[in-house]
Amino acid sequence: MNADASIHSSRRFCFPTSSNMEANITQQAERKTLDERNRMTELERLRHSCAHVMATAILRLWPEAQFASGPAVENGFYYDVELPHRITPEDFAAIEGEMKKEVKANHPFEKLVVSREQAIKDAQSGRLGALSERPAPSRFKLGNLEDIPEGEPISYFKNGDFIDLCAGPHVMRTGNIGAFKLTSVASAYYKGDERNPQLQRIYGAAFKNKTEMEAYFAMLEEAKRRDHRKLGSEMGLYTIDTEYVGPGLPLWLPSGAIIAEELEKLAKETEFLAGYLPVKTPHIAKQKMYLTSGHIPLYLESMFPPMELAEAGEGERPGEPGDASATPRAEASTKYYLKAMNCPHHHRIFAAQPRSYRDLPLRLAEYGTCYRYEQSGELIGLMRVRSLSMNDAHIYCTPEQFAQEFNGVNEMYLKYFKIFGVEKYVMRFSTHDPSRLGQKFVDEPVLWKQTEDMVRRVLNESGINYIEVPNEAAFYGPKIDVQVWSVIGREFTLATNQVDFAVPSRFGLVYRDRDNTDKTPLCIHRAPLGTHERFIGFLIEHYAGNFPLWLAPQQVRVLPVTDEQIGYARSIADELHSQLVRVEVDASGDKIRGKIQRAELEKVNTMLVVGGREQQACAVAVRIHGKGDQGVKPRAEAVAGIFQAIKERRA
RNA sequence: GCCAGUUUAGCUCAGUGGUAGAGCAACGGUUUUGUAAACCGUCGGUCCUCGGUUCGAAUCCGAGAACUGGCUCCA
Repeated sequence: MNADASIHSSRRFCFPTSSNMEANITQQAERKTLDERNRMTELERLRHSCAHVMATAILRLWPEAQFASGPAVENGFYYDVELPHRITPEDFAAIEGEMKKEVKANHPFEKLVVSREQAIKDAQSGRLGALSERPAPSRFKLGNLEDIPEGEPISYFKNGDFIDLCAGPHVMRTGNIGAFKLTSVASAYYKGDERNPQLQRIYGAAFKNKTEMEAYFAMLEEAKRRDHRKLGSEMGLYTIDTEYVGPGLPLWLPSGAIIAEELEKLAKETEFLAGYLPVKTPHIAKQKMYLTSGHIPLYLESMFPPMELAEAGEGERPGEPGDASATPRAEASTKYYLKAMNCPHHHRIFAAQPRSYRDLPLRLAEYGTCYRYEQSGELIGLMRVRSLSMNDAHIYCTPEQFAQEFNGVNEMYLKYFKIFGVEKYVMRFSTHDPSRLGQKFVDEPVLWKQTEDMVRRVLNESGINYIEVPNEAAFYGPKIDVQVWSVIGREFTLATNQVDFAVPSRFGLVYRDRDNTDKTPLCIHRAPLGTHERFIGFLIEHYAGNFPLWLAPQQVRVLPVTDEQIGYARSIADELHSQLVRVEVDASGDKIRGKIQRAELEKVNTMLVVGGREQQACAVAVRIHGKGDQGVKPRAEAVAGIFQAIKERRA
């Protein structure tokens, strides 16, 4: 406490309590409200406090560090820092060493409320996010100050020499931080805007005590073990051939294709029962399609560049209806685009015949492959790819039918979740941002409001648990994404249910209503199983590769104890195979223990061990993957049980 | 696309300037076996790619690619 003594002298410090959390200072692009800050749990306070301690430590090592924001996040915290030195994991030990000193010093977190003028003055003297005054101003803190509305209190928090612009809340003392560990360094844009400078984001884990932290790291290890990229390769489900096919373009190997086909069977049965009509469409379409739909320009950056065909008389004519951005073209040529979505093709199917109100709702379903040019850094195994096999459908309906259709889709989600044992999920209702109309969202402010109100009403009336997230809608309308968690707590956005009030009218789609006038249908885009790629990626991690019988690439393997039983084993396998069961016989020279070991490692769902005793008794010894020996059963009973479990898609 | 890190046999990984290694897998043989690995042998590498430094590069330097963790974006 030297250079900052002047700051202390004129103001009052106090300890934060839940009742005096009046300040509301953001350190993030998304400002926490006062209410949200008050609701911060003890653990979140601890994590946020740990971010301050890390900043303190980094400043001891590099006093010129400029800090931006350092919130609590799931499992820990981060702090964004600008520093000429590139922090690497090799620096973590040194930083953690300084952090330990600060924790051991057990400094109180003292709160100080200041005037805006004082805060600006301190930021300009480099004192904020610092141990002392510095030659360079605390530039990011100055930026953060600008985000604090007039009239809101401005406060500092101080631990030891470290003073930070911060609304808190914090734990009482640095010594209250139980256990922490720095985990990774990444980059992030200041305030999340890619036009702003890139900062180094140092992540750490923080917990009440060492036991909880160790449990967290054990969970991470488990997550690593279940990683779909690891299991997908070990189990031969898919491969990504970046050299000949391309990044983000997975090849389904036979075992993975089996899972995809089983999912398709499930979807097609479900959709048949729900009154959907399957359709099939090509993977490409002319530029006119996407000018009309609005994909050009609103979605252009996510599309693969076009193929251009020199074809006399086939040129696009700019200035046609719905043409927002076509550039004049002198030569006659046609551009074709790979489809990023199926909806335009389905709209053309709707347009292919005159439609009556009696035809509605019309539900067109397709397992169509779409192609999206995701940026290279965004690709992740099967979770984020450039070729997407979508469980897609478009429901054309009247506004009166909307609520029922929308609920029907939601119920379909729940049916699937039950089959897959998904217990934790949340519906994210994504709305538009009025300031980005015409850029990210179609410029139809009235229709946005109407459809968003409609969806909100349906959600409220159906009593579904949902959260509302602004600025994440599709370009053509509000949407609901279903977010699920795998058993290890990893989060996935799988299914989607979107309202489209814009594109049908751009295509001039109409139905003839009762009153003999033409009306534009509403369109619901829905994909309850999302894409094969992401859904199977999720299932791999959800089941840790231990698929239920109906999904398992290798359902049954018959293991003869000696070569004497190979004939008997084959007869069982033949019986199962004739009933479409995926079965094989292990006729290798291994001992039975070896055959079992291999079958277990390969995650074969059901093993039928047959030795002399079983053959004599016309029986089989059943063993289930991961569950061990289930005992001897008569052959007919075991076979019937397998058929039944597959038919019921038993978990 | 941006920031950082990584890339050695099919897989997991050793190898810090001097002849490229291990285990598992694969293949061949022997073994005829009772609920998570019998034994012996063989094969297998453009050390990601291209360029540079050096008498000599998996190793040092530069560029590129792919992947990983984040950011932005998204099913």
